[in-house]
Amino acid sequence: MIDYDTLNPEQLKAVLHEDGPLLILAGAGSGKTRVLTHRIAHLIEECDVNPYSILAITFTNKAAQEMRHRVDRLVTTGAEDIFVSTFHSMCARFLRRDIDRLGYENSFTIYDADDQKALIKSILKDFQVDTKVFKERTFINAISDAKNDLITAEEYDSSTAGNYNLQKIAAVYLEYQRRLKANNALDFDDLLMKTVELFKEAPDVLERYRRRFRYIMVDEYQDTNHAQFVLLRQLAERIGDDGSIEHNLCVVGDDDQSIYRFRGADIRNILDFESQYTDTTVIKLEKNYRSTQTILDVANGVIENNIERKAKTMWTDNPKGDAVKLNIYDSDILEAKGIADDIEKRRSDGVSLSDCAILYRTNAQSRLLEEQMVVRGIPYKLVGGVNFYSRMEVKDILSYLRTVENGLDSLAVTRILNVPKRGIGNTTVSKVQAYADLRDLSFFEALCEVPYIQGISASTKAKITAFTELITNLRSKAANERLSVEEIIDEILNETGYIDYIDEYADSDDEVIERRSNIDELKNKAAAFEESLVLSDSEAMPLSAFLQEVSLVSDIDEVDDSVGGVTLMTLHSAKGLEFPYVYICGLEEGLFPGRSVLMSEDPGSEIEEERRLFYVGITRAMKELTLSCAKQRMLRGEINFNDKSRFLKEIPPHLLDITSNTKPHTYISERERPSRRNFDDSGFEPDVPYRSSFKQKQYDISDEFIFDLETPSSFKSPKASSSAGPAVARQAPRSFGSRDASTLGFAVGDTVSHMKFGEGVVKDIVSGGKDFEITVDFPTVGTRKMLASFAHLKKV
DNA sequence: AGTCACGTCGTTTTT
DNA sequence: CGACGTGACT
Repeated sequence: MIDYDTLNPEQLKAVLHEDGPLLILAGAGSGKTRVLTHRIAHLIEECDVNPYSILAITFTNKAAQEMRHRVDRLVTTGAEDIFVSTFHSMCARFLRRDIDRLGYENSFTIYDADDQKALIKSILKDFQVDTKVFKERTFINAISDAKNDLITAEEYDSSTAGNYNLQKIAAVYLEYQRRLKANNALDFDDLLMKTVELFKEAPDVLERYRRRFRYIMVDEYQDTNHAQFVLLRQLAERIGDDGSIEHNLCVVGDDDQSIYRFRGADIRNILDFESQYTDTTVIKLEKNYRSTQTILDVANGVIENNIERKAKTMWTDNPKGDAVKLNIYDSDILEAKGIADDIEKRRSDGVSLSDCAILYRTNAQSRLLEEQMVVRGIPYKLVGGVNFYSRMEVKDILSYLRTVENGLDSLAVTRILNVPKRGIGNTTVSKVQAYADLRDLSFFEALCEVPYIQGISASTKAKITAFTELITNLRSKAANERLSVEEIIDEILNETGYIDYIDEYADSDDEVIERRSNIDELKNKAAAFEESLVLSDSEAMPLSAFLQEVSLVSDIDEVDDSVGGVTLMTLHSAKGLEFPYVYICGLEEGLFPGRSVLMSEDPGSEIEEERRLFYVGITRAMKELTLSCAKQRMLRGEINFNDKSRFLKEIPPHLLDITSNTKPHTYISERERPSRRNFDDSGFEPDVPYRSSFKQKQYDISDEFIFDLETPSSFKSPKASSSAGPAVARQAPRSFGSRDASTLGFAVGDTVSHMKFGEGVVKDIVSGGKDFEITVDFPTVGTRKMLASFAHLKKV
């Protein structure tokens, strides 16, 4: 039953919108999921729209499930027919059906990050690239970036002609694609890119989906990349019988919550939506239903410091609530203990543990927190870290399944060829590989021809033949006896003696138990999955569908809401969630914002992304928010002494309740302090000019600190370490602070040029202490505010 | 072929 | 600190 009365006017307007492009700018906690579900329900119930023709794209599989659930509660029937999915799952389904049109086999494998890395590694080895000089990460990132921008290997190659380094990347990219195809595999980025390609190459396929999906809705639109943008454009264009063009595309997003630029998300997708789709209806949802007034004020105070954003202010009717707490600890360990203490206190006050979440910037921070939870017997749920499906034993079994399913997947075959140990070593593998390369065979095919390969001993040949027979037997047995995935796994375990292998190689009894239970868990998941397949009478092959499912689940999808416990996760994973009690820890310079951000060439925009991440974290909290930082932290085996995060200074002080849990003079023992390490390692290179973002508001709470964090450049002096006793606030030098506006080289009224936006007229110059905020009117993009130090404006 | 000991290097964040 | 690769030895 749809209850329109509970919606506010803007929400209602969005829900009732039927045809034409719709952009919903939905701030944190503004009830956007409610709007989306109600809109879908409205279309079905009131507008006679067939649920089958509705496509809803969410950020995670879990969000997809939940959306379907919530629609189901609103409509009488049909919620199960809505296509709700993530971009990646959707593409995988499309490709599974039609990728043969692009010359792949429909039984393709999806490579995860590990597979991708292994493949790149083998290419670099064959190309004799020195990975000390050219890091494999560089190649992976460059290829991924290219794919997200829909640049093929061939295009990359021709567009980089003349650039030695980029040509090297191009060569690897070309080979990478060649091998992916030879293995009949796609990586994550390919899922998007190949779908776009499929739609271009096979217009009839595109037409089928265009006809089907009359209404498309996309959540978290601010985090879409170029490939996703193009994909949506392809799908959303529907040519009516009368030749009219419809774009029934509804996107929901919040530019302040864009936190995935590092993986290609293009914030312009949301900022330019109106200009991309003519006649767009724009609706802003600025009323927050989630958080207290105070939490919201803190969030607003922080995000206001970003320049690159659409102006908006969230407001709420909710009560004021408690002040946001900031706890300052001497060390990371004490921080973890402090948080655990606090949660225990809440627990004894009757707060449910599942109402509490601890958020942090990096996964590595979870360890200390976990330890404290274990020590105190506080149940907790850890999101992320080592993915279940990347555990060694799980990957081994999956590789067997992949080999059974897709014999071309050489990566999977090489992984299991000698697992459990069969006495087939690297030299043999190389010989087989050489034979395969020579005859243009897949690795497995070459293995099958091992009797004809020169230079391999008879005993080794026998071992290989035993392996290929094992696989072919599994294959035919699975097919002939129509084995379930679970039964195939059992078959694998029996035939290979994998369980004995675990017993033999595990270091401890605990490890044996752990690994065995992981395999049981995998079997359970397989069984549960097949059951769901039967229910949804899908025609998909169970094994192939299972493998696909498994490669696309995210960590957050794995969280079980039905079990209690404190949730521990990264700020990124927390996107879209809410908790009554939220802890954000590790608020230190060098950690949050991260070290690499501070050192990057363009810290300005990267710090803005970090700030958005903080904003996302703050706005997860409903009732109470507790922030914390530590003066001393173990990072990569070294003790670091970092300043409190700059973001803390952006919080209006009257909203902040600061507690300093520090014991001056005792927190760093001389023994603990490594002599070779001193304070100029606080995350700042002496010669890298550091610039903070322009601060509209910044509050001085530096007396809570050992150092003043205003000027990291002051840590240059080695003397800082020797005299850095407790509570010595350092005076901030003004060395590259207040410049005169005349040094800019332009004034109000001048025409200047900008790299991206072209020429524009300077409207205003405001001094921000260290930098200048320049307002420029561009004919192309309108009025923009930017920082002089990042914008590189030149007078024309 | 397999194992062990030592050196290097690095972290954001994830579908 | 810990994962991972290299190289020498059994």
